[in-house]
Amino acid sequence: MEPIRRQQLINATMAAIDEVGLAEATVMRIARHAGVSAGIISHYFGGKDGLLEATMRQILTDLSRAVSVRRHALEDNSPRAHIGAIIEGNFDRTQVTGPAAKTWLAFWASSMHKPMLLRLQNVNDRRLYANLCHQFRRVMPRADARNAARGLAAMIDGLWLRGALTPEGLDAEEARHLAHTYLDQLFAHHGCQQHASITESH
Amino acid sequence: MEPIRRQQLINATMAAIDEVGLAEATVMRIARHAGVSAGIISHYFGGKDGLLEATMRQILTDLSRAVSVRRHALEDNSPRAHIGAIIEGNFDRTQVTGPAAKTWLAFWASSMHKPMLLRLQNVNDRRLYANLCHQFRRVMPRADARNAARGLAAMIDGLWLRGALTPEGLDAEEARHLAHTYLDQLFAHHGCQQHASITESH
DNA sequence: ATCTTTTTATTGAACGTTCAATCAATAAAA
DNA sequence: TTTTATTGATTGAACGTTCAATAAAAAGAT
Repeated sequence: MEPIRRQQLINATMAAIDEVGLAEATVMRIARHAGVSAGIISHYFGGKDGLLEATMRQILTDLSRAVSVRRHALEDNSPRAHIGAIIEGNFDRTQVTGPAAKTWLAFWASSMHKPMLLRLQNVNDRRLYANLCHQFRRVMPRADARNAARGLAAMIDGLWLRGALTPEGLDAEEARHLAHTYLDQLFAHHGCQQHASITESH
Repeated sequence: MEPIRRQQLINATMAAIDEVGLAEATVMRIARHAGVSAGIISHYFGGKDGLLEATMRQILTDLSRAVSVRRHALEDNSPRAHIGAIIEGNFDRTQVTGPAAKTWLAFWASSMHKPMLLRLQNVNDRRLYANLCHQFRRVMPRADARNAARGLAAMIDGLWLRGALTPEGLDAEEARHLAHTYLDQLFAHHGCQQHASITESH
Protein backbone atom coordinates (compact mmCIF):
# COMPACT_ATOMS: atom_id res chain seq x y z
CA MET A 1 0.00 0.00 0.00
CA GLU A 2 2.81 2.38 0.85
CA PRO A 3 4.53 2.40 -2.57
CA ILE A 4 1.16 2.91 -4.25
CA ARG A 5 0.25 5.89 -2.10
CA ARG A 6 3.68 7.42 -2.44
CA GLN A 7 3.54 7.30 -6.21
CA GLN A 8 -0.02 8.67 -6.21
CA LEU A 9 1.03 11.59 -4.08
CA ILE A 10 4.13 12.35 -6.13
CA ASN A 11 2.05 12.39 -9.30
CA ALA A 12 -0.55 14.54 -7.58
CA THR A 13 2.17 16.97 -6.55
CA MET A 14 3.29 17.45 -10.13
CA ALA A 15 -0.30 17.84 -11.25
CA ALA A 16 -0.93 20.48 -8.59
CA ILE A 17 2.23 22.40 -9.41
CA ASP A 18 1.34 22.26 -13.08
CA GLU A 19 -2.11 23.57 -12.24
CA VAL A 20 -1.48 26.40 -9.78
CA GLY A 21 2.27 26.62 -9.21
CA LEU A 22 4.44 25.62 -6.30
CA ALA A 23 3.38 28.55 -4.13
CA GLU A 24 -0.27 27.50 -4.10
CA ALA A 25 0.25 23.77 -4.18
CA THR A 26 -1.08 23.21 -0.66
CA VAL A 27 -1.24 19.84 0.98
CA MET A 28 -5.00 19.87 0.71
CA ARG A 29 -4.96 20.52 -3.00
CA ILE A 30 -2.38 17.82 -3.57
CA ALA A 31 -4.36 15.39 -1.46
CA ARG A 32 -7.52 16.16 -3.39
CA HIS A 33 -5.69 15.43 -6.65
CA ALA A 34 -4.70 12.04 -5.27
CA GLY A 35 -8.18 11.42 -3.89
CA VAL A 36 -7.01 11.07 -0.29
CA SER A 37 -7.07 13.23 2.81
CA ALA A 38 -4.47 15.82 3.74
CA GLY A 39 -3.23 13.97 6.79
CA ILE A 40 -1.87 11.11 4.75
CA ILE A 41 0.97 13.23 3.42
CA SER A 42 2.58 13.64 6.79
CA HIS A 43 2.06 9.95 7.37
CA TYR A 44 3.96 8.78 4.30
CA PHE A 45 6.44 11.60 3.80
CA GLY A 46 6.83 13.08 7.26
CA GLY A 47 5.51 16.39 6.04
CA LYS A 48 5.13 18.54 2.98
CA ASP A 49 8.86 19.08 2.57
CA GLY A 50 9.42 15.35 2.39
CA LEU A 51 6.88 15.04 -0.39
CA LEU A 52 8.42 17.87 -2.36
CA GLU A 53 11.87 16.38 -1.99
CA ALA A 54 10.62 12.97 -3.15
CA THR A 55 8.94 14.59 -6.13
CA MET A 56 12.08 16.39 -7.19
CA ARG A 57 14.09 13.23 -6.72
CA GLN A 58 11.73 11.38 -9.03
CA ILE A 59 11.92 14.01 -11.74
CA LEU A 60 15.71 13.95 -11.69
CA THR A 61 15.96 10.18 -11.70
CA ASP A 62 13.42 9.95 -14.52
CA LEU A 63 15.57 12.35 -16.47
CA SER A 64 18.74 10.42 -15.76
CA ARG A 65 17.14 7.16 -16.74
CA ALA A 66 15.79 8.59 -19.98
CA VAL A 67 19.37 9.47 -20.87
CA SER A 68 20.84 6.19 -19.68
CA VAL A 69 18.38 4.07 -21.62
CA ARG A 70 19.22 5.80 -24.85
CA ARG A 71 22.95 5.64 -24.33
CA HIS A 72 22.89 1.92 -23.61
CA ALA A 73 20.80 1.30 -26.70
CA LEU A 74 23.44 2.82 -28.98
CA GLU A 75 25.12 0.59 -31.51
CA ASP A 76 27.37 3.43 -32.53
CA ASN A 77 29.99 4.28 -29.92
CA SER A 78 31.08 7.61 -31.32
CA PRO A 79 31.13 10.75 -29.15
CA ARG A 80 28.58 12.25 -31.51
CA ALA A 81 26.19 9.38 -30.86
CA HIS A 82 26.59 9.51 -27.10
CA ILE A 83 26.01 13.23 -26.89
CA GLY A 84 23.11 12.91 -29.27
CA ALA A 85 21.59 10.34 -26.92
CA ILE A 86 22.04 12.74 -24.01
CA ILE A 87 20.17 15.40 -25.95
CA GLU A 88 17.41 13.00 -26.92
CA GLY A 89 17.08 11.83 -23.33
CA ASN A 90 16.74 15.36 -22.08
CA PHE A 91 13.89 16.02 -24.46
CA ASP A 92 12.20 12.73 -23.78
CA ARG A 93 8.45 12.61 -24.14
CA THR A 94 7.74 11.97 -20.48
CA GLN A 95 10.08 14.77 -19.38
CA VAL A 96 8.82 17.42 -21.71
CA THR A 97 5.20 17.01 -20.69
CA GLY A 98 3.66 20.08 -19.09
CA PRO A 99 3.58 18.89 -15.47
CA ALA A 100 7.16 17.63 -15.45
CA ALA A 101 8.59 20.70 -17.15
CA LYS A 102 6.82 23.19 -14.92
CA THR A 103 7.64 21.22 -11.79
CA TRP A 104 11.27 21.05 -12.85
CA LEU A 105 11.49 24.80 -13.26
CA ALA A 106 9.62 25.45 -10.02
CA PHE A 107 12.08 23.25 -8.15
CA TRP A 108 15.04 24.84 -9.86
CA ALA A 109 13.98 28.25 -8.62
CA SER A 110 13.13 26.89 -5.20
CA SER A 111 16.46 25.10 -4.83
CA MET A 112 18.26 28.43 -4.75
CA HIS A 113 17.33 28.67 -1.08
CA LYS A 114 16.72 25.10 0.02
CA PRO A 115 19.99 23.27 0.65
CA MET A 116 18.49 19.80 0.24
CA LEU A 117 17.00 20.57 -3.16
CA LEU A 118 20.17 22.33 -4.22
CA ARG A 119 22.15 19.21 -3.36
CA LEU A 120 19.93 17.06 -5.58
CA GLN A 121 20.15 19.59 -8.37
CA ASN A 122 23.93 19.74 -8.19
CA VAL A 123 24.41 15.99 -8.19
CA ASN A 124 22.38 15.69 -11.35
CA ASP A 125 24.01 18.70 -12.86
CA ARG A 126 27.52 17.51 -12.33
CA ARG A 127 26.71 14.15 -13.85
CA LEU A 128 25.38 15.77 -17.01
CA TYR A 129 28.41 18.01 -17.27
CA ALA A 130 30.86 15.18 -16.59
CA ASN A 131 29.24 13.00 -19.23
CA LEU A 132 29.26 15.72 -21.84
CA CYS A 133 32.81 16.70 -21.00
CA HIS A 134 34.05 13.16 -21.22
CA GLN A 135 32.59 12.63 -24.67
CA PHE A 136 33.78 15.96 -26.03
CA ARG A 137 37.20 15.18 -24.60
CA ARG A 138 37.52 12.34 -27.09
CA VAL A 139 37.71 14.75 -30.00
CA MET A 140 39.04 18.02 -28.61
CA PRO A 141 41.53 19.45 -26.13
CA ARG A 142 40.41 19.69 -22.53
CA ALA A 143 39.75 23.43 -22.53
CA ASP A 144 37.59 23.22 -25.63
CA ALA A 145 35.75 20.20 -24.29
CA ARG A 146 34.90 22.08 -21.12
CA ASN A 147 33.50 25.01 -23.06
CA ALA A 148 31.56 22.76 -25.39
CA ALA A 149 30.04 20.90 -22.43
CA ARG A 150 29.09 24.11 -20.67
CA GLY A 151 27.63 25.58 -23.81
CA LEU A 152 25.54 22.54 -24.63
CA ALA A 153 24.34 22.19 -21.04
CA ALA A 154 23.28 25.84 -21.08
CA MET A 155 21.52 25.35 -24.40
CA ILE A 156 19.57 22.35 -23.12
CA ASP A 157 18.51 24.12 -19.94
CA GLY A 158 17.65 27.27 -21.84
CA LEU A 159 15.37 25.36 -24.17
CA TRP A 160 13.66 23.75 -21.18
CA LEU A 161 13.31 27.10 -19.48
CA ARG A 162 11.71 28.77 -22.47
CA GLY A 163 9.55 25.75 -23.14
CA ALA A 164 8.15 25.85 -19.63
CA LEU A 165 6.89 29.40 -20.14
CA THR A 166 5.36 28.84 -23.54
CA PRO A 167 1.63 28.32 -23.17
CA GLU A 168 1.67 25.47 -25.68
CA GLY A 169 4.48 23.80 -23.79
CA LEU A 170 7.91 22.92 -25.10
CA ASP A 171 8.09 22.04 -28.76
CA ALA A 172 10.29 19.00 -28.32
CA GLU A 173 10.84 18.59 -32.03
CA GLU A 174 12.20 22.08 -32.47
CA ALA A 175 14.23 21.95 -29.27
CA ARG A 176 15.93 18.74 -30.31
CA HIS A 177 16.67 20.17 -33.70
CA LEU A 178 18.26 23.29 -32.26
CA ALA A 179 20.36 21.29 -29.81
CA HIS A 180 21.54 18.88 -32.50
CA THR A 181 22.38 21.72 -34.83
CA TYR A 182 24.43 23.30 -32.08
CA LEU A 183 26.17 20.01 -31.47
CA ASP A 184 26.97 19.70 -35.17
CA GLN A 185 28.48 23.15 -35.09
CA LEU A 186 30.62 22.29 -32.09
CA PHE A 187 32.00 19.28 -33.90
CA ALA A 188 32.32 21.03 -37.24
CA HIS A 189 34.19 23.86 -35.61
CA HIS A 190 36.84 21.41 -34.53
CA GLY A 191 36.59 19.36 -37.68
CA CYS A 192 37.88 22.32 -39.66
CA GLN A 193 41.10 22.30 -37.75
CA GLN A 194 41.66 18.63 -37.11
CA HIS A 195 39.66 16.04 -39.01
CA ALA A 196 36.75 16.94 -41.18
CA SER A 197 33.59 15.10 -40.18
CA ILE A 198 30.38 15.50 -42.05
CA THR A 199 27.25 15.34 -39.96
CA GLU A 200 23.96 15.52 -41.70
CA SER A 201 20.88 16.83 -39.97
CA HIS A 202 18.11 14.37 -39.15
CA MET B 1 9.10 61.27 -1.10
CA GLU B 2 7.06 58.79 -3.06
CA PRO B 3 9.69 58.01 -5.73
CA ILE B 4 12.31 57.60 -3.03
CA ARG B 5 10.28 55.12 -1.03
CA ARG B 6 9.25 53.20 -4.10
CA GLN B 7 12.84 52.70 -5.15
CA GLN B 8 13.87 51.77 -1.63
CA LEU B 9 11.17 49.14 -1.46
CA ILE B 10 11.96 47.71 -4.89
CA ASN B 11 15.62 47.37 -3.94
CA ALA B 12 14.63 45.85 -0.62
CA THR B 13 12.47 43.33 -2.45
CA MET B 14 15.39 42.15 -4.56
CA ALA B 15 17.61 41.99 -1.48
CA ALA B 16 15.02 39.92 0.38
CA ILE B 17 14.50 37.53 -2.54
CA ASP B 18 18.25 37.17 -2.88
CA GLU B 19 18.47 36.41 0.80
CA VAL B 20 15.63 33.96 1.44
CA GLY B 21 13.81 33.43 -1.85
CA LEU B 22 10.48 34.63 -3.12
CA ALA B 23 8.47 32.23 -0.96
CA GLU B 24 9.82 33.69 2.29
CA ALA B 25 10.13 37.27 1.17
CA THR B 26 7.34 38.52 3.45
CA VAL B 27 6.22 42.11 3.58
CA MET B 28 7.72 42.45 7.03
CA ARG B 29 11.12 41.22 5.90
CA ILE B 30 11.09 43.48 2.87
CA ALA B 31 10.06 46.44 5.02
CA ARG B 32 12.83 45.72 7.49
CA HIS B 33 15.36 45.70 4.65
CA ALA B 34 14.15 49.13 3.61
CA GLY B 35 14.09 50.37 7.19
CA VAL B 36 10.37 51.15 7.16
CA SER B 37 7.24 49.56 8.53
CA ALA B 38 5.19 46.88 6.80
CA GLY B 39 2.13 49.05 6.31
CA ILE B 40 3.94 51.36 3.93
CA ILE B 41 3.99 48.74 1.21
CA SER B 42 0.23 48.75 0.83
CA HIS B 43 0.33 52.54 0.90
CA TYR B 44 2.70 52.94 -2.03
CA PHE B 45 2.00 49.81 -4.05
CA GLY B 46 -1.53 48.89 -3.07
CA GLY B 47 -0.32 45.60 -1.68
CA LYS B 48 2.41 43.02 -1.95
CA ASP B 49 1.46 42.01 -5.48
CA GLY B 50 1.88 45.56 -6.68
CA LEU B 51 5.37 45.70 -5.22
CA LEU B 52 6.35 42.42 -6.84
CA GLU B 53 5.04 43.57 -10.18
CA ALA B 54 6.94 46.85 -9.93
CA THR B 55 10.09 44.96 -9.03
CA MET B 56 9.82 42.67 -12.01
CA ARG B 57 9.08 45.61 -14.25
CA GLN B 58 12.24 47.32 -13.09
CA ILE B 59 14.40 44.26 -13.70
CA LEU B 60 13.08 43.91 -17.23
CA THR B 61 13.45 47.58 -18.09
CA ASP B 62 16.97 47.61 -16.64
CA LEU B 63 17.78 44.69 -18.89
CA SER B 64 16.29 46.35 -21.95
CA ARG B 65 18.13 49.55 -21.28
CA ALA B 66 21.45 47.78 -20.82
CA VAL B 67 20.96 46.35 -24.30
CA SER B 68 19.74 49.59 -25.83
CA VAL B 69 22.63 51.64 -24.50
CA ARG B 70 25.17 49.29 -26.03
CA ARG B 71 23.45 49.10 -29.36
CA HIS B 72 23.21 52.88 -29.68
CA ALA B 73 26.89 53.21 -28.81
CA LEU B 74 27.96 51.07 -31.77
CA GLU B 75 30.01 52.66 -34.51
CA ASP B 76 29.89 49.43 -36.46
CA ASN B 77 26.47 48.70 -37.94
CA SER B 78 27.03 45.07 -38.85
CA PRO B 79 24.63 42.35 -37.68
CA ARG B 80 27.53 40.82 -35.82
CA ALA B 81 28.06 44.00 -33.84
CA HIS B 82 24.37 44.44 -33.01
CA ILE B 83 23.94 40.89 -31.78
CA GLY B 84 27.18 41.16 -29.88
CA ALA B 85 25.79 44.23 -28.14
CA ILE B 86 22.66 42.31 -27.25
CA ILE B 87 24.77 39.60 -25.68
CA GLU B 88 26.88 42.11 -23.79
CA GLY B 89 23.78 43.89 -22.55
CA ASN B 90 22.31 40.68 -21.24
CA PHE B 91 25.42 39.99 -19.22
CA ASP B 92 25.72 43.53 -17.98
CA ARG B 93 27.32 44.01 -14.60
CA THR B 94 24.20 45.32 -12.91
CA GLN B 95 22.06 42.50 -14.27
CA VAL B 96 24.38 39.66 -13.38
CA THR B 97 24.69 40.66 -9.74
CA GLY B 98 23.36 38.09 -7.31
CA PRO B 99 20.14 39.85 -6.29
CA ALA B 100 19.05 40.68 -9.83
CA ALA B 101 19.81 37.23 -11.22
CA LYS B 102 18.04 35.36 -8.45
CA THR B 103 15.06 37.68 -8.56
CA TRP B 104 14.86 37.28 -12.30
CA LEU B 105 14.71 33.51 -12.05
CA ALA B 106 12.25 33.62 -9.17
CA PHE B 107 9.91 35.78 -11.23
CA TRP B 108 10.34 33.61 -14.29
CA ALA B 109 9.16 30.59 -12.33
CA SER B 110 6.41 32.59 -10.69
CA SER B 111 5.15 34.01 -13.96
CA MET B 112 4.05 30.55 -15.06
CA HIS B 113 0.92 31.03 -12.99
CA LYS B 114 0.52 34.79 -12.68
CA PRO B 115 -0.95 36.30 -15.84
CA MET B 116 0.33 39.80 -15.14
CA LEU B 117 3.92 38.67 -14.70
CA LEU B 118 3.64 36.40 -17.70
CA ARG B 119 2.55 39.36 -19.79
CA LEU B 120 5.60 41.36 -18.77
CA GLN B 121 7.84 38.39 -19.43
CA ASN B 122 6.40 37.83 -22.89
CA VAL B 123 6.68 41.45 -23.95
CA ASN B 124 10.36 41.46 -23.09
CA ASP B 125 10.86 38.07 -24.60
CA ARG B 126 9.33 38.92 -27.92
CA ARG B 127 11.41 42.05 -28.18
CA LEU B 128 14.63 40.11 -27.67
CA TYR B 129 13.58 37.51 -30.22
CA ALA B 130 12.47 40.10 -32.77
CA ASN B 131 15.73 42.00 -32.45
CA LEU B 132 17.85 38.90 -32.84
CA CYS B 133 15.75 37.66 -35.73
CA HIS B 134 15.97 40.97 -37.55
CA GLN B 135 19.75 41.06 -37.34
CA PHE B 136 20.23 37.46 -38.35
CA ARG B 137 17.85 38.06 -41.22
CA ARG B 138 20.39 40.39 -42.77
CA VAL B 139 22.76 37.52 -43.47
CA MET B 140 20.63 34.40 -43.72
CA PRO B 141 17.33 33.10 -45.05
CA ARG B 142 14.30 33.57 -42.82
CA ALA B 143 14.09 29.99 -41.59
CA ASP B 144 17.74 29.95 -40.58
CA ALA B 145 17.46 33.34 -38.93
CA ARG B 146 14.56 32.12 -36.83
CA ASN B 147 16.50 29.11 -35.66
CA ALA B 148 19.58 31.16 -34.93
CA ALA B 149 17.53 33.64 -32.90
CA ARG B 150 15.84 30.89 -30.92
CA GLY B 151 19.10 29.12 -30.32
CA LEU B 152 20.91 32.20 -29.11
CA ALA B 153 18.00 33.27 -26.92
CA ALA B 154 17.97 29.82 -25.35
CA MET B 155 21.71 29.97 -24.83
CA ILE B 156 21.51 33.34 -23.11
CA ASP B 157 18.70 32.26 -20.82
CA GLY B 158 20.39 28.96 -20.10
CA LEU B 159 23.57 30.70 -19.01
CA TRP B 160 21.53 32.97 -16.73
CA LEU B 161 19.65 30.02 -15.33
CA ARG B 162 22.81 28.08 -14.50
CA GLY B 163 24.51 31.18 -13.19
CA ALA B 164 21.69 31.82 -10.74
CA LEU B 165 22.18 28.41 -9.15
CA THR B 166 25.95 28.59 -8.88
CA PRO B 167 26.89 29.60 -5.33
CA GLU B 168 29.56 32.00 -6.62
CA GLY B 169 27.05 33.59 -8.95
CA LEU B 170 27.22 33.83 -12.71
CA ASP B 171 30.69 34.08 -14.17
CA ALA B 172 29.88 36.85 -16.61
CA GLU B 173 33.23 36.58 -18.35
CA GLU B 174 32.78 32.94 -19.19
CA ALA B 175 29.13 33.35 -20.11
CA ARG B 176 29.90 36.12 -22.54
CA HIS B 177 32.66 34.07 -24.08
CA LEU B 178 30.40 31.06 -24.60
CA ALA B 179 27.64 33.19 -26.11
CA HIS B 180 30.03 34.97 -28.45
CA THR B 181 31.62 31.70 -29.50
CA TYR B 182 28.18 30.36 -30.30
CA LEU B 183 27.41 33.48 -32.27
CA ASP B 184 30.64 33.09 -34.22
CA GLN B 185 29.66 29.55 -35.06
CA LEU B 186 26.23 30.63 -36.25
CA PHE B 187 27.82 33.12 -38.60
CA ALA B 188 30.64 30.80 -39.65
CA HIS B 189 28.17 28.07 -40.45
CA HIS B 190 26.57 30.34 -42.97
CA GLY B 191 29.84 31.85 -44.06
CA CYS B 192 30.92 28.44 -45.37
CA GLN B 193 28.05 28.38 -47.80
CA GLN B 194 27.74 32.03 -48.73
CA HIS B 195 30.51 34.42 -47.86
CA ALA B 196 33.44 33.44 -45.69
CA SER B 197 33.80 35.74 -42.71
CA ILE B 198 36.56 35.37 -40.21
CA THR B 199 35.64 36.28 -36.66
CA GLU B 200 38.29 36.18 -34.04
CA SER B 201 37.46 35.70 -30.38
CA HIS B 202 37.96 38.64 -28.03
C1' DA C 1 10.97 84.94 13.98
C1' DT C 2 7.25 82.29 16.78
C1' DC C 3 3.27 80.09 17.16
C1' DT C 4 -0.99 77.63 15.31
C1' DT C 5 -3.17 75.05 11.61
C1' DT C 6 -3.23 71.96 7.92
C1' DT C 7 -1.39 68.49 5.25
C1' DT C 8 1.46 64.65 4.48
C1' DA C 9 3.97 60.54 5.88
C1' DT C 10 4.44 56.70 8.82
C1' DT C 11 3.61 53.48 12.38
C1' DG C 12 2.28 49.10 14.59
C1' DA C 13 -1.33 46.61 16.88
C1' DA C 14 -5.53 44.17 15.64
C1' DC C 15 -8.11 41.32 12.44
C1' DG C 16 -9.33 37.74 9.45
C1' DT C 17 -7.48 34.29 6.59
C1' DT C 18 -4.74 30.41 5.31
C1' DC C 19 -1.77 26.78 5.97
C1' DA C 20 0.81 22.50 7.78
C1' DA C 21 0.83 19.43 11.30
C1' DT C 22 -1.35 16.63 14.82
C1' DC C 23 -3.99 12.95 16.75
C1' DA C 24 -8.02 10.70 18.56
C1' DA C 25 -11.63 8.36 16.16
C1' DT C 26 -12.91 5.23 12.57
C1' DA C 27 -12.89 2.01 8.87
C1' DA C 28 -10.83 -1.84 6.55
C1' DA C 29 -8.01 -5.89 6.42
C1' DA C 30 -5.68 -9.76 8.41
C1' DT D 1 -9.54 -9.59 17.80
C1' DT D 2 -5.47 -7.35 16.35
C1' DT D 3 -3.19 -4.72 13.10
C1' DT D 4 -2.98 -1.48 9.49
C1' DA D 5 -4.65 2.47 6.90
C1' DT D 6 -7.14 6.64 6.69
C1' DT D 7 -9.84 10.46 8.07
C1' DG D 8 -10.97 15.30 9.24
C1' DA D 9 -11.68 18.53 12.98
C1' DT D 10 -8.57 21.07 15.76
C1' DT D 11 -4.49 23.79 16.89
C1' DG D 12 -1.05 27.13 16.65
C1' DA D 13 1.74 29.86 13.84
C1' DA D 14 2.44 33.09 10.07
C1' DC D 15 0.89 36.10 6.71
C1' DG D 16 -1.16 40.45 4.23
C1' DT D 17 -4.09 44.10 4.98
C1' DT D 18 -6.31 47.71 7.44
C1' DC D 19 -6.81 51.83 10.09
C1' DA D 20 -6.85 54.82 14.06
C1' DA D 21 -3.11 57.15 16.19
C1' DT D 22 1.07 59.72 15.79
C1' DA D 23 4.94 62.13 14.14
C1' DA D 24 6.93 65.21 10.89
C1' DA D 25 6.76 68.82 7.60
C1' DA D 26 4.61 72.76 5.29
C1' DA D 27 1.81 76.60 5.22
C1' DG D 28 -0.39 80.42 7.26
C1' DA D 29 -1.08 83.86 10.82
C1' DT D 30 0.52 87.07 14.29
